[in-house]
Amino acid sequence: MSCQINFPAIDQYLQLSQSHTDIYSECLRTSPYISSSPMNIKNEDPFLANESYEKMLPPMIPISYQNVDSVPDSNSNYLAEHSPELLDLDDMKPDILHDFIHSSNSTDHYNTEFQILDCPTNFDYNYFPLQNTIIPTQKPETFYAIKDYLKRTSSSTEQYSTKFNSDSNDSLSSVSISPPPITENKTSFNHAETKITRHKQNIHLWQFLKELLREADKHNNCIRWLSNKDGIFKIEDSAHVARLWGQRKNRPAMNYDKLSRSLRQYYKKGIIKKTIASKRLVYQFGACYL
DNA sequence: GACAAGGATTACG
DNA sequence: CGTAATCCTTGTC
Repeated sequence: MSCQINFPAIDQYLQLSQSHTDIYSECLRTSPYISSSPMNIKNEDPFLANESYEKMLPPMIPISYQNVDSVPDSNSNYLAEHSPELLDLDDMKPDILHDFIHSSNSTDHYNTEFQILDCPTNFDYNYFPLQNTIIPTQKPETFYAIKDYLKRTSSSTEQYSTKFNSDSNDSLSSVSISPPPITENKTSFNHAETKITRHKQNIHLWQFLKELLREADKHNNCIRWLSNKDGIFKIEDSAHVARLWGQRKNRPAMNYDKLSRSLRQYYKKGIIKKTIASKRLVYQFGACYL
C-alpha cells in the first residue's frame, strides 16, 4: 500500500542522491521506509500500516552516511569514497519537515486535523519538540505520529517504543506507538559513528510569547490575543511577562525594557511588527509566524 | 513614568 | 554567526 506525496526537499534529496546510484540502492536496501519509487511510502512498517498514518509521514530517510567508516558490504569502498559528497541528511530534515508541515497545512484533508501555529520561513529544527509548533486539535495520533517520526529520524539509537501521555486537562487520549522493524542491514551500519546530535532546546522569545498566549489563563491574562486570526496580541502586564521570560531563560534581571528590545529586533525579520495603528503594548506576529 | 525606537556592545551556544 | 541581554539616548504620550 502506498500513496503519492510530493515534497520538494525530498525531491532534492533524491535528485542529488540519484547520481550516487550505488549509495541510493544501499539506502533502499537498508531502509524499510523509502521505496524504490521515490515518492511512494512503503507500508511495511507496522507503524505506517495504520491507515490513519498513511498519508501523514514523509518517507523515512536513512540517516547520513557521512562518517560511516565501516560499511559491511561490497559497496564499502564506494561509500567511503563518495560519502563526503552526500548531503548530510540530518541537515535536510528541517527542509523535509518544513515541506511536510506546509503540505499538511495546505491540504484540505489535514486542515481539520492540524492547527499550524508556527511555520517560519527559517524553520528552526533546533527548536523541538514540536508541541510548540503543532497543536493537535482533533487527532492526537497525528501529532504523535510526527513527533515519533522526528524522534526516529533524529536518533536511531533510541528505543522506539514510546508511550505519549496527553495532558490531563484536555481530552486527548494517550497513544502507544510500536517500534518500527529494525532490519539486519540497517543495524549493520555503524550509527554510533554518525553525528546524531540532540540540540538543546533553546526557545526564542516569539515562541515563548506564543506559548503564553496559548495558555493565557494560566498566567493571569498577562498577555492575550486581540485577534488570534491576525496574530495581534496585547501584553497586559509587561512586568509579569518579562518576569516569566526571565524565569524561562534563567535571567533574573530581565525586564520589559530588555524584552521589548528583543521584540523590536524582530521587526526587520518580519517575525513581529507593530500594528498599523500602533498602540502601546500591542504587537502582531508576521504572517509567516502565525 | 511607561513605553517606543533603535544604536552599540557584550554574552553565549 | 545568530539571538539575546544589557545599556543607552532620544522621543512620545
